[in-house]
Order: sequence, then structure tokens, then C-alpha cells
Amino acid sequence: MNALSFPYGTRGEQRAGDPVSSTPTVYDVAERSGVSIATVSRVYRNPDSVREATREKVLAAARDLGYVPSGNARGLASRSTGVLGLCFPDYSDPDTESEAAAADADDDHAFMLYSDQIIRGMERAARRHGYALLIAASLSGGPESLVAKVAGRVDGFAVLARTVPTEDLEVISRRLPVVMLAGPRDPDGPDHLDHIEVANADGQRALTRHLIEDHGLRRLAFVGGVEDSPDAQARFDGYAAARQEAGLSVPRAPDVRPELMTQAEGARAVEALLDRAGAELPEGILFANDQMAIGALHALERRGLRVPEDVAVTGFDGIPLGRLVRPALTTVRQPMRRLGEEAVDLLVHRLGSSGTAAEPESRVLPVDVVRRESCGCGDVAG
Amino acid sequence: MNALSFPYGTRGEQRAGDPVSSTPTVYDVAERSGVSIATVSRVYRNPDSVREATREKVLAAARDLGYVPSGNARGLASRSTGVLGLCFPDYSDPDTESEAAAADADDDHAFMLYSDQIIRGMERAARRHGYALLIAASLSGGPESLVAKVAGRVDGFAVLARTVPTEDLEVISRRLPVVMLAGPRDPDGPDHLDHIEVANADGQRALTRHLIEDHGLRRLAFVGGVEDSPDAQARFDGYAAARQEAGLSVPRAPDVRPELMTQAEGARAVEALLDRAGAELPEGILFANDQMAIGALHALERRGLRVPEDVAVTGFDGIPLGRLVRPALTTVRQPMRRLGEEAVDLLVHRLGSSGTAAEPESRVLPVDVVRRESCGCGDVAG
DNA sequence: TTGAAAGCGCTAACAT
DNA sequence: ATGTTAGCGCTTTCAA
Repeated sequence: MNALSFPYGTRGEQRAGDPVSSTPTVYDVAERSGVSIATVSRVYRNPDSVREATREKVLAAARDLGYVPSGNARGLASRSTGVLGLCFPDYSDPDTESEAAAADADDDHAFMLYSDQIIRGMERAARRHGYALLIAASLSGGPESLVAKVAGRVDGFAVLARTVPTEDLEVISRRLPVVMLAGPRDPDGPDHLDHIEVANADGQRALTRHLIEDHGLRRLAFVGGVEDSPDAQARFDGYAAARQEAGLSVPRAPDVRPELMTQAEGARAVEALLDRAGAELPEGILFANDQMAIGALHALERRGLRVPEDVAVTGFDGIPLGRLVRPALTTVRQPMRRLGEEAVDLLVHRLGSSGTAAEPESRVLPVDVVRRESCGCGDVAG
Repeated sequence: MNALSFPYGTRGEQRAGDPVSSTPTVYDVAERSGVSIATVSRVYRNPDSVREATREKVLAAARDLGYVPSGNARGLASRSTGVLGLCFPDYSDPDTESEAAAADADDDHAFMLYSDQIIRGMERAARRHGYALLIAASLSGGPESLVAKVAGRVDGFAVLARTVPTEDLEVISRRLPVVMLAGPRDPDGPDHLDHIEVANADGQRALTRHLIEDHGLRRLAFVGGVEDSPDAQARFDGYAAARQEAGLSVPRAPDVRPELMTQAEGARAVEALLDRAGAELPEGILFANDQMAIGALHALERRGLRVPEDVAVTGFDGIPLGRLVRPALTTVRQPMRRLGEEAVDLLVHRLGSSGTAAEPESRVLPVDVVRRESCGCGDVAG
């Protein structure tokens, strides 16, 4: 810019036609093209409101100068960013990344994570609506957390799972639309957020019923999720419901409840189950997610047990890796891409004049049971 | 501040303790906590520079008010956004999306695209450096294009492939660092951009040599890429080089040059090749990317030709789908995630005081030949 | 169709 | 440790 001993450069001096000045602004373009800054602005925001000749002049000057409109200034002046955001959990936990996963996904991370698919869905949908997408893995809280950063830079955003304290989100959602990609923490004491979730309970119930009715299994075990995962809880509820419907004993809690929902933990859960069971091996083990189920597949193989002959195994999520393992994993597939799309739709709707003050909304997306080999189904396409 | 009867609401009136005012600002927080706006700012930017008691007061007020710092205002005042960007091609072309791909990737888009992996790599790397990532599929040009939007909202960004006219990028790169995820358009007339590319020629040459030396193939055909793809060109060059080294005739152009590099086009290319060849079937067909090779696999199967017995097939890229098709596809794997990481490193470096004025840099990342079944190698892990 | 000027919400001197 | 204040670069009335 210019060398002053003052805080900032002054406009007056900057205008003194120095062509080498870096980061040109509307003022530079205006001067060079002999119009006012308002006209420069118009050229970008509403080209048709400027006479063609003028417009060309301005554009030419902008080119010469290397002018790029500052998104920040624009956003500040117009109170909108044209950007939607997504905060997702940092799934690169060491356990998943190095230990267990590395063995399977030998192409370095060739396969999509849950969050990748949602990113894709959101990006596509956002683009359709003219928005760009800002993504950030959410870490810890604190005043200067990533969420805050995202929140300050977007017109609205989605939060994957319960990555961020609901409390913080409620504060933020007073300022801009926030949609949570998970169910409400407490269905009865509603937060004021929009939610989009998948039919966890229904899916798990359907899958459980499949095991019971179609494969005739009765001795089942359920490996749950981490303590505070409502998804995992809902899945367990679905499992329990199916048992009840079939006249089996109704458990009050999962047979095993791992610390993490990783492959390593899945393997560990199997060991625990086998040690505990003695001769009374379960005929089927249902896992609250695919990662654990896949870990279990390996553990069972190491123990010399055949899947599904000796024991059936199922997961939940429908991650691509589940198609590749042998036997291919029977699971419940979540419509992740749609999750992202719905999130964008909801945000865009809230951003439109219409949805501003409407009631919080909770959408539940349907899931599919995917029958593969690990439950005893043949080589059915999945 | 001052009470004027002009366009916008005045701070003075807003300060009149109205707690219901929407989108609270530093002024609101400052007033409510009895400090100056500077102190509020400090609490967020440099908490330690504020006495604990004060900080708490401010944070409490912010909570009550639902205050979220405006990224725009911050960025404007501090001339930085804390965001890095990525523009990538809109790969959801109808052809790939519906026709050919749908048949294989039957999980809807269960498998990663080229761009997904780069996004992942960049996001991870950006996070390590404290940046968020803004992503946008780049469309056409024009003053108000998406690139411009991205450019205005980030501290620096990467452009995947030649998505954006180099011309535009050069303009933009006068204002902020831009790294192109592709080689320079013209190696001799250098643009002023940083580039990161993969060793296309080397990789294709190594693969070709493998076919010639290890499998003893001599009658080879190369299916190139679109006219203006330097990647595809470099791959062809590598192919030609390997032929030369082996004492085979050196072609001046690919045997087939499709319009698009899709599965459908790959299939079409095979048909063309077979029709043309008559009895003189090639022993091996090398494709400039995996998509086409996979399409070719299907086409060959339809024609009753066995791979690799009748004809070997290879691709380039190393997309996950290549592992799943039968026979599994021999290919050259690009380190896509690293591409993203290197991009971020480069950008961050440029943003640091050090790299500002340095010469444009061009990095070339090494690639791996992945030997699977489609070239005649056994069931080697890949 | 164009210009003039206030103000968007924050940061960063500088002063205290 | 905290307050004052001048911008950051744009959009947007309002007036011409």
C-alpha cells in the first residue's frame, strides 16, 4: 500500500495512481476507470444497471489492476456470505487411522468416511443454490473454537453428530440457522435447533427381525456404542424392540458397550463375548456400527470361527469397506449423501424469508437393510 | 458512536440496552459487560491479555446475548480469513453420474472421486495449520464466477486441474497465493503460479515397461485423453518413451482419443480399436485413466474377450473402484491425498513472511505402479 | 445511469 | 490491563 507511520493508509494517498500498490480496491478500480466506487460495485453486483461502455471500462481496469472483490468487505456490508458450513467430528483418531484401519484400507484412505459423503452431498446441494461450502473438523470448545470460526463466516451451517455442545449451538443459532445432523439430545426437552437424523431404531429393528425370522437365529448379542451416543442408543432400542416382537427376552442394555466404536474395539468386544459365553456362543452378533463389525470379523477369523456358519455378524452405516471385507458385511445403510442435501435444503429454506421464524424441524430419513454374506444371505448384491 | 438520521441504524440508538436486538456486536457485548469494545475484541483474540475477571464478564455477556464474532468484520480489519480454498471441476457430469458409473458404483457414490481425496488431504493439512477449508466446484468464468467468490474469501487457494483459465488465475494470484494442482500449461512460458503435479509420464512409462518386459507384450495400444489434457498428454509421452526404450515403434499420437474420459468413452474406444484392428488384436490396451479402463473391461467382456488372457488392460489414477472390478485393474496410483497436503503446505508457506516473494515453485509427486490382475499379474495385493 | 457518503463489525495502533 | 479511534473495502440509500 503506502508507507505511513500511521495505523492505516489513507484513501487519499492511495489514490495517487500508484499502479504497483498491492491488493487493489474499488477505489483503485474506480479511479483508473474514471467512475465512482458505487459504479464499480454495481458492475459486480448488478451489471445490467450500468451502461455497457462504463462496464467494460471498469472491467478492463479491474483486469489491469488484478482486482478481486473482498469477500469480507462484501459480507460485512451486505450481511451475508454466500457460504454454508459444515462442522464434522475429527475422525482421524489414531486408533482408526493407524492400528486397525490401516490393515484393511490399504490404499491410503481410499474409502470414504461417513463425513466425506456428507461433504459431497452438501457441496452438491449448496452449489445448486449458489453457495460454497466451508468445512472444518470440530475440535474442542472454547471461545475461539473452530465452530465459532465457521459460524462467523457462513450464512448457516450444519453440525455432524453431536460434535459441538448443544449449549453453544443454541447460542449460535440465535444468530444464524444451524441444523444438527443427529437427533435431538432429549426428545422431550427440545432444543431450538433443526435436526436431521436417520431412522436408527427402525433400521436396526428391521435388521434384527431379518436375523430372527429369515435366518432363524435366536441367541443374539448386541454390541452397543459409546455411552452418550443417541444413535447407538436408538439402534439398541430397535434391536430390543425386534426381540420383544419375536418373543425373545428383552435386554435392558447392550451385551457389550465399547469405549470407542472402532475396529479394534469391535475385535475386543468379540473376545469379551466369547470369553464370557463359554459354550453358549451367540448365533449372531449385531454391532452398532460397521467399523466394529469389521474388527469383529477379523477377531472371529483369528479364533477360528466361521462367519456366518458359526456366527452371523451385522453392522450399521453401510460404509464402502463393508462391501470389500470377506464375508461381505450385512448392514443398515444410511443415506449419507441425502443427509447432506437435506441439510442444505433446510438451511436455504431458513435463509429464505419464509423459514426464518418457523418452528424447529426434525426430519428422519429412512434407511435400508443391506443383506450380504455375513448374516448368512447368499452373495446378494448390496 | 454518533446519532445521525442517515441510512443505517446508529450505534447510539442500538446501544440503548435493547436486549432483543438481533445479531449482537462487540458494542452490545461491551456495553453489557461494562468494558470497551477493544477489550471484547481482546477476549477473543488474545484472552491472556485480559484480566480473568474481566474476561469472564465479557464471555458471560456474550453468552447472554448470543454473540458470535463476525468473520467478515474480522477479516476485513485484519486482512486475513483463516480460510484456505479449493476449486475443483464439477465431475458430476451426466455421463459419469448416470449411465456408466451407476452400473458399477451401485452404492450411490460410495466411492471416492479424485476430488474427494484431495479435499480430505487439504482439510486435514489445513486443520493442522489452523485453517478451515472452503470448497467449491468451479463452473464457468465471468466476473462473478465461483472462483472469484472463493478468491475473495480465502487467504489462498488451490485449483484442481485446469479448471480455471490460467489468465484469471494470474490476475488473482497477484492478490493472494494460488497453487495449481496440475503442471504448468506451457513448461517454457511459465505462468507465475505454483504447481503441484504428479509424475504422469514416469508412471505411465514404468507401467508400459512392465507390460513389455514382465509380460512380454509387444502389440500395445494407448487410449489417450481429451485434447487439452496435459496430464493425458504426459501419460502418452511416458507410454511413447517406454516403447522407444524397448525398441518398438514410437507413435506420434494415442491410438484413440476420446471426447471424455468416462467409462462409456472407454467402452467406445475399445469397440473402435477392435473394429479397426481386425485380426490383429492388441495384446494390451493402456488407458489414460481408470474410468475408461473400467468401461473397457465391460466392453471386452461383452465381446467375449478375456482379460488379461486375450488382452491386458491398464488404467491410471488408482481409484478405489479399480480394486473392485474383475479382473482388478492394474493402474498407476496418484497420491491424491498428498497432493492436497502439499498444496496446503505450499500455501501456508507463501502466506508466511518467508515465501511471499519467492519464485514460483513446481513440485512433482511420485506415483506407484499398482499391479493387479488386469495386466496378467496374479492376485497381488494392491 | 451515476455519484456521494454513511456504515457494516471488527482490529490494531496509540495512549493511558 | 483497558480505552479511543481510525480505518479495513465494500453495499446501499439518497440525490442528481
